[in-house]
Amino acid sequence: MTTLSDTLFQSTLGSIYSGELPPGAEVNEAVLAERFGVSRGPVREAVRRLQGIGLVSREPYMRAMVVSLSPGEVRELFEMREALEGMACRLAALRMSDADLDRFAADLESARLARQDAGPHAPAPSDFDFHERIIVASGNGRIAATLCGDLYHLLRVYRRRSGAVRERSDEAHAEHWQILRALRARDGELAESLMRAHVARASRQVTQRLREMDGA
Amino acid sequence: MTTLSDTLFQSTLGSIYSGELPPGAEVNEAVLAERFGVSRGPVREAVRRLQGIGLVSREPYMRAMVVSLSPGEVRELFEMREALEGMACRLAALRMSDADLDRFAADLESARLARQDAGPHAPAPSDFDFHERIIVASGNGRIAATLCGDLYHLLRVYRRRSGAVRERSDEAHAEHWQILRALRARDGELAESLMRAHVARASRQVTQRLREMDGA
DNA sequence: TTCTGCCAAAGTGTCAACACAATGACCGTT
DNA sequence: AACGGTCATTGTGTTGACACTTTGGCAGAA
Repeated sequence: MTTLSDTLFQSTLGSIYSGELPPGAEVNEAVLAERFGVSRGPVREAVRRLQGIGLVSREPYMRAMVVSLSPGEVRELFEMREALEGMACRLAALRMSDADLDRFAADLESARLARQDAGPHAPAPSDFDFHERIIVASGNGRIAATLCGDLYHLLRVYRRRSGAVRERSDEAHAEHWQILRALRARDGELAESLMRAHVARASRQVTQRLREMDGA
Repeated sequence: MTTLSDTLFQSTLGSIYSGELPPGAEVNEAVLAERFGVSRGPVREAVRRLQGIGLVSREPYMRAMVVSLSPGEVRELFEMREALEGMACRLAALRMSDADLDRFAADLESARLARQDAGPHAPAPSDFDFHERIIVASGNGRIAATLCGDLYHLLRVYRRRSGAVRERSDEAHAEHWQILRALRARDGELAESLMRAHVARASRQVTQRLREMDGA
């Protein structure tokens, strides 16, 4: 069973992702209610949920707005991701089965081949799949929910904004294999370090892009 | 300005902390609404916020319940806290000013003296103060909000439940000084390791207590 | 006795209207 | 012309009623 507020939550999330509601845009309950042909009640709940995951900021009696992250806040986001995804990687090294790791390796290689065939302009779902696989395999549902939920939502908006997605795909792939080797060696310490470095590099790229955009 | 749903959120949080609403208890919108003399609307929002921070679980059309964490989920909580608080400690080592560190050391010592004077049965706010100070000093508002908000709320319920608060106060104090020394040495790496070990020890104590309680 | 299907009770989801706070324009004063 | 106060407008907070879903018990059949 899915309620109206669920639907509205998803739809509004989509509007934010697509840029239809860019950072800083006002979120008017009545407007949303009319657009979707429902009353304001479910809209309120959806907006509150968006506020809960940090995508919308709101004060009592003030208009709600799509959050507009400063470069510093983007940095904070990546620091948090670095900590959590590093820990997830360490846990995965201890908890993934050998069979899981073999399947993982096979999927990683076939994803690379598929991307190569499709050319450089195809959508690249494989990057997040790599991270998501490890996160889920960590066996820590709470970390997974945070990384794949709140943080992912926010980072997704700013990755799109900065266009910093494609660039590093070759280096990223090499780093992914390095991490995978650490997982297979059951070296949690190393796997954590590698993942943290990997995330930190992505962070540097995005923040640099944002600075350039600010300057331009 | 504070709205009704804000008030209800805080009050219900208090009811959960105090044990009046223990883990597993049903959260009935109409009952809460009548108790506080308001309509169901603000109650719904408050319950949704509690759901948002993970203190209440809810499915459409199902009664809401105060979450009842399994020992495994408590472990997950501590793993996440270890990762985040470790990172916060590393950042604090890089970002705290010398003056901050001096004040911090003085406060830590005076808190110990106060606790010694008050005897072993006085409330011990100093433990969390230590952690909170470092977390805030990390300069990462997002990590701070997570640790001092969501995670703290949940851990607080289970620390109370397990009664594992007082026990380690002497060891904990020694570990706190060790961490402080690392901060003053500006050794982020070491500070992070020490904090992670410190949290991990607390985790082991709480999970062991919970197991004992389960057995008894 | 046990199982199945139905029914009433309880509880949540949704709605439309009303109450209150904030914003911005208008007007009189200095 | 610039400043400060007043008021309509806009939008959020709150309410009570109605619609829908779930739940638990009851009656009847196997």
